[in-house]
Amino acid sequence: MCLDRRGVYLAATTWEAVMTEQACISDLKHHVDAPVTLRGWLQGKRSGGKVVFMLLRDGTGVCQCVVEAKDAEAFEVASSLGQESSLYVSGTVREDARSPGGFEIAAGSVRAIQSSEDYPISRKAHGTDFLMGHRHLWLRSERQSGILRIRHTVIREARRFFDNRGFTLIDTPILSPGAAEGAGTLFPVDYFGEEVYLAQTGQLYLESACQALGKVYCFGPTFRAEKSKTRRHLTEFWMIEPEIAFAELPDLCELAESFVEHIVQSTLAAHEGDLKALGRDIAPLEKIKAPFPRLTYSEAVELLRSEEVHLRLLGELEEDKGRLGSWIGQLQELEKKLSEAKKEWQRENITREIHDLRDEIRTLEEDLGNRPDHIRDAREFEWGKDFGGDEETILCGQFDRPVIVTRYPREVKAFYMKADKDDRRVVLNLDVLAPEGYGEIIGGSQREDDLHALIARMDEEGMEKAPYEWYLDLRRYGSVPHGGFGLGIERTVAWICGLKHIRETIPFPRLMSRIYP
RNA sequence: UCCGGCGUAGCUCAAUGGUAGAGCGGGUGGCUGUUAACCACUAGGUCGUAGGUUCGAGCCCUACCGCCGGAGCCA
Repeated sequence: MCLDRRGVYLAATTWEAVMTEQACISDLKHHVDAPVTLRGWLQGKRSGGKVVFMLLRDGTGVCQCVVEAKDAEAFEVASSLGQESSLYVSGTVREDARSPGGFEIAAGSVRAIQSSEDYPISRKAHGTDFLMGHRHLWLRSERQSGILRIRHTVIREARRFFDNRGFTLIDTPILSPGAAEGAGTLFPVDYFGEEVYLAQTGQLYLESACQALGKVYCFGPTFRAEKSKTRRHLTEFWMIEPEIAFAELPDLCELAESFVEHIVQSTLAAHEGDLKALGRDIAPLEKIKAPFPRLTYSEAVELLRSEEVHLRLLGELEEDKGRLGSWIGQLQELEKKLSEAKKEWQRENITREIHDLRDEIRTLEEDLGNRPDHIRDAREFEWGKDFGGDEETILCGQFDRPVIVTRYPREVKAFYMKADKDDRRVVLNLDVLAPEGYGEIIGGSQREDDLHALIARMDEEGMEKAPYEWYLDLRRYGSVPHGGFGLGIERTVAWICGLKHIRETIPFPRLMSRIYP
């Protein structure tokens, strides 16, 4: 065995490893005119009579490798390899704008590690069902690996934020004995004959740990058995939750806004290229700076009912009617393009565009039909109801940064949230709503720290107290004001990447109707 | 759970109730610089399943199954 410069293990059988220097594609600029060996996967291939162009992917980038017929053996191997074959390519690096990364390899030798046949994912369009069923291969696409790199940074920066502020990571259990909230949304597990559940939050355990360590957080998967089939829901998703002793609601709001600012700005700084490749307009992300606008629930209700919002919504309705008109114009243009297109595959693409545009037009028409009802609902919104998706979207639309909404009605929130002593109808909670329609990314609260108030609240909910005796102990032995919140990683990644579907933000999404692969 | 949309070749999609199609991908051949290369030839089908209407069903009707996304619920 031998090790290359970066200490990466190379199989001893790779003869190129000892002939020329190993390089990764992102590093080629340091090897111009020098011989190198690349290893990777054949992303695509084009061939002329006496030349083959291979696109090689190695996880750090994509590079074009050119093989000419005069290198008979290499040419034969290159000609025979199918998409996604694994291989070594050795040759000279040269600068060439026609290669994706700006450098290409004039390949003198091509050696297959494993020759791949009939790779299922072509470089053409596929439907989501097919791609989701081939998720294990779909990850190889530039788009999907770009999203996963961004996810990695979001997680690293979220953890770094707390690590730098003196928080201690606490791993909370995945298997939990009882239901914290509505048991209908929990996955039951057979635990040696006893029914237990997959955790949907680490919060109660964190409350315990924060009385030991002061500032703590957990990061792990959570499970929700909700029968939600929307682009915003997963049954298994990752949440990062801080919990802080002596923190009160204003402290939580400040922490939440600097937390979100840090994640967005550091991800932006590290991934401009990946975000551009995803087609993300980064201008709205650049504006994500603390402080965020803050509203109480009551103020949010007032805003929903206000003349200001009403006029804005009517204006947007008119704008969208105009948009519908321009889409119909686009549709006619596409139909004209279709009749003029010569190549069959161009016609196919235009047909697909027409298909999609018709879909969008149908959706917009339906939306426009419902809009007057939504506008009326906003105007007549009654204090005491929880906000639905429509209301959240309307509230976010008033601002260009995330909005912090606090002090919701007690009835729509969980038993452990502390009541506001100045207005017993509401609790000291906070939700952070992401802009651009991405909805709630953070939910949290100051916790009820008074034993008797907590018991009274549990009685009100008709909860059994025996399973929570340990939780009540936290209020018996040195109770202090404290609180925390949880941030959903996938919704945050979807927002930063500007994705339509949350399922692309996690390597192997678990959805109501998908558990394979 | 409710509402809506879709199920045709490996993939993406066409096809007035009247002979099952194209492009891509695969295979073969051609072409020195391609950018989803191109050109020619070729193989490839239980039209989601089960009933029904009809002289005749991919198309119409009923039920079921699967997928998609919206409501509810939530991060």
